[in-house]
Amino acid sequence: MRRPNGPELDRDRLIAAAFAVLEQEGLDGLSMRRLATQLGVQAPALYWHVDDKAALLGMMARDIYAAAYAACPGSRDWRAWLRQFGGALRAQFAAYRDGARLCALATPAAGADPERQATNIAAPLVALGLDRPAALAFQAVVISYALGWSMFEANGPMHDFLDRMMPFDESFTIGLEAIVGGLALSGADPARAGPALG
Amino acid sequence: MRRPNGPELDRDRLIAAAFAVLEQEGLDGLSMRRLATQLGVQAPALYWHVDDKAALLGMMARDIYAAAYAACPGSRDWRAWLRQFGGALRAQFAAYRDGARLCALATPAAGADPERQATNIAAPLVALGLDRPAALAFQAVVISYALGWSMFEANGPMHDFLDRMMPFDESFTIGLEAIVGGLALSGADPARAGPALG
DNA sequence: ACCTGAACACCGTTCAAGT
DNA sequence: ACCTGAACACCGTTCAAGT
Repeated sequence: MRRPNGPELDRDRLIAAAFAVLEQEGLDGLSMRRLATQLGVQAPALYWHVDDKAALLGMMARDIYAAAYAACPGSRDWRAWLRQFGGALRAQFAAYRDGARLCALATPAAGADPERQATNIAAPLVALGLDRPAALAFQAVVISYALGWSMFEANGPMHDFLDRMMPFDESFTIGLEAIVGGLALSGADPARAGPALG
Repeated sequence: MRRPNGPELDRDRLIAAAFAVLEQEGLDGLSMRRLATQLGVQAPALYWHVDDKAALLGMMARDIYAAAYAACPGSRDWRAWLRQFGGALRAQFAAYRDGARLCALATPAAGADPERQATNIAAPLVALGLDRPAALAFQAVVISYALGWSMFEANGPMHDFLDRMMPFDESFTIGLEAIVGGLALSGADPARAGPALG
């Protein structure tokens, strides 16, 4: 009905609608049937554009990660970049309802090449002087931390409970600073392999 | 049939059976109906012993956390304890299928008192010289990291993908060491609030 | 090429009814 | 007190059939 010719749906319209349903209903309420209703279509129609629900969630997760990377332009040094990245991840996870849980569930894209991905991911840190293994390991650590922390932040009853025990939200920055500071001291930092510091 | 008098079910039998189903079917396969079948009972019978599925998952998660704490006897100092605890958490999350995801979903117990819980949780670190706020914040950081990292470890396709990018499993220890080392340097360590460093 | 209708094998939870 | 039977309102996914 929208246009005389051309399809009603496409991948991008699907993903956009899925984010809308996610916001309104949460991840547990994001069903293929509800998504179809939101798009004015029957549920089986979705399977023409997407392999299955897992693939859809995977594409949504990639958008969230991509936004975090996009929020991290050039930094003075790798420590600053890592701090910025950790904060951007937390912000992105919080920007979408159940964003962290969505990203934790997500599966890598079907045709994704690990070699190529590793190069892309390492790039910003390699440009700031880290070697590739350190760049990848450090990022895995920061992502794990931000994801785990954001899971608790997004778990309503748990967050309330933790917040009555301590200033939970402030603990994120304490942890992030500690991680970045600790990584700088670790043997994995190539700057410490040289003659500079003991 | 089991006994002429007395109930067929109780809370503990329920939880034990739930862990068995979790192992066989994974978290997505752990349904109230399957759990009932495993116990030789109809699904509605479970609701006599447990409020709902979320409460059941909460009790399972508490068992997992409790095992991690039990695996951390006295240590020389708070850094050693935190390292041990981080390792024990990872081990416990990995000891149960989807253990991390289960704990991330879990909600605090209905009647849980935050004040009392905070004291219990802080105790081992306070005994080693940390003040209470630091003890709670440091533990929140380590738990967040271990949980996030374990989510990736347990996500089959994601773990395979990451492992082709880097030695993913080794990154856990790198991160844990960095966190503990970084926390020791942070302003939150009361040992550094004295005359030592600026 | 793109979508619908009908169906299959599931869910969590409620509630009257049985014992 | 403790459990069953039947039901309600859902799921993801497949597949023949329509256009």
